[in-house]
Amino acid sequence: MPELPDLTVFAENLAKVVTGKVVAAAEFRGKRLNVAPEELSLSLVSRRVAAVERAGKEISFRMDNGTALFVHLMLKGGFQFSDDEHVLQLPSLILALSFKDATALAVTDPKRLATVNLNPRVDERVPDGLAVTREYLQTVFRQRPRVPVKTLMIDQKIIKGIGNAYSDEILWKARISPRSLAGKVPPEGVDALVEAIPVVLRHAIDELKRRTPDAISGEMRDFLDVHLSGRRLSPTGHPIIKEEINSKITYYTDEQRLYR
Amino acid sequence: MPELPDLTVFAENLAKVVTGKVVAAAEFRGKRLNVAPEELSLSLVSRRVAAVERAGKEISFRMDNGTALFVHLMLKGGFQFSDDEHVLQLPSLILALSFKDATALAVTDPKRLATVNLNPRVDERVPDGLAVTREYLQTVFRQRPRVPVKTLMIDQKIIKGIGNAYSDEILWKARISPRSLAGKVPPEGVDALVEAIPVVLRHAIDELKRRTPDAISGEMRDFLDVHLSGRRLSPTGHPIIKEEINSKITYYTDEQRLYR
DNA sequence: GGCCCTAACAACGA
DNA sequence: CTCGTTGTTAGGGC
Repeated sequence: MPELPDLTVFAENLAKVVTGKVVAAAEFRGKRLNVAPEELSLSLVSRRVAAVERAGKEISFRMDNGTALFVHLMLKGGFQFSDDEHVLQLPSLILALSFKDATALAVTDPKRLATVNLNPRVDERVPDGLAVTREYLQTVFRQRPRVPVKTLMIDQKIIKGIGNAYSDEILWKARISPRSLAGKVPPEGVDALVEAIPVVLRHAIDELKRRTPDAISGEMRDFLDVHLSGRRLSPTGHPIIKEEINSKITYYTDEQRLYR
Repeated sequence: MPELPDLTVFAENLAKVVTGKVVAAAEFRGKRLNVAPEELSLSLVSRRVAAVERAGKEISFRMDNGTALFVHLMLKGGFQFSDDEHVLQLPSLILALSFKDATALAVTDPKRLATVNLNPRVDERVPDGLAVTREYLQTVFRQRPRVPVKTLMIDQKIIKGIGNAYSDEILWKARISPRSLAGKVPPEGVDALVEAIPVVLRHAIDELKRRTPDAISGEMRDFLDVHLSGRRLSPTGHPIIKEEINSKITYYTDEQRLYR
């Protein structure tokens, strides 16, 4: 499923295409919507798209009247461009936004788990993956000392945007074992993590922009260092261990220090 | 610890002795009181005891001004009659109520966990063990389908007054396994339970009145069918199984149908 | 074995 | 291999 880097690229590419367009119709065909379908139409139709941005693992479409439409793609969802004649025929359609210029944007999801939220409340205290500070991480680790670091990294109520794959990459880059307990990670470990987070994420964003410059769906993970089912050795030649941690498939190596 | 039948007898016996008496002093020596000790005195002194009743697993003393004093004996607490000269010397004293006629009533608890509440808010929607209807039980079972029946039976937010011992007795009488999941119990099982509840509880009350006619503390459990550490066989000759369910020691037999 | 609160964890449904 | 909900378990305190 898409994480922060993928979604950052999606948001930029969506912004290029739909910013400035005026919504002609909004059709919801999914299961998870936080308002009545009529309210969705009422709030969006005739509104101009002011901005498209990533918000954690969601994409937000900000309209010129302040309304914000949040889309969470969950595991398998994606965006597709279309036109107002064909968009409603798309398989696995979750949401269809038609524009006044006869183009359309669809959210599709074969698992039908993608969610749409109109003006959801957002907890501003939760930092984005690209905005995590040392002080914040120290505080979190002090408050939940017995939780594995990996669990905290992918908790969307702690940090927005980091998921299973990129948490493994970050932990490998910081040379910290995913099973380390937050309370046992020393200051230098926290430093390593805080440094690794933006390095890993920005590198991934750069790679994705280079390899899939127009992507608004799908995943590209070839360039990851350890979280890859095919790979046997880390870039530095250590065997990659594959284990379940909190029912998440986790890849790591013995290069990563275990603090317990 | 005392449950509905024990406490019913305690309440009746307390009522016989203290109803009509006027409080001369109230001294709290416990740990758990929901108001300031001064407020307790202020509310009770010079008030006449209008009624003593069981309320779930608590005993309530209703005063002539509407004030209600609730006492929860927890695991080991009990009442003791005394007089105003000696009541404050009682070991493990939690609460001493002296009356104008120089008699006194004490709450004692060697574990010091007994609690006293002045005018607590009572949720009237939660039925007493002696007032459970089929409709209510069906609703509860539908709302919490994945919870073991025993867990619901002893949940004081679901039914007031039934604890670990009598839930085992009721489930044996209804021939339903304590591990049955609420959502899987068919209508005839619910019927059996609703019938068993008052039968078991009233029978226990009768036995207690016969065996310990003046009791205001302590427990007498000889007459139970299965929840007895000494007993090996149920009254119908089946071996009694002793297991922990949700960290409660539970006694049952293979006569009891498991719905899962 | 009582109740309350919290945290951590597993299972399930959507 | 998501998220939210529900239930279970363990711990500390009273």
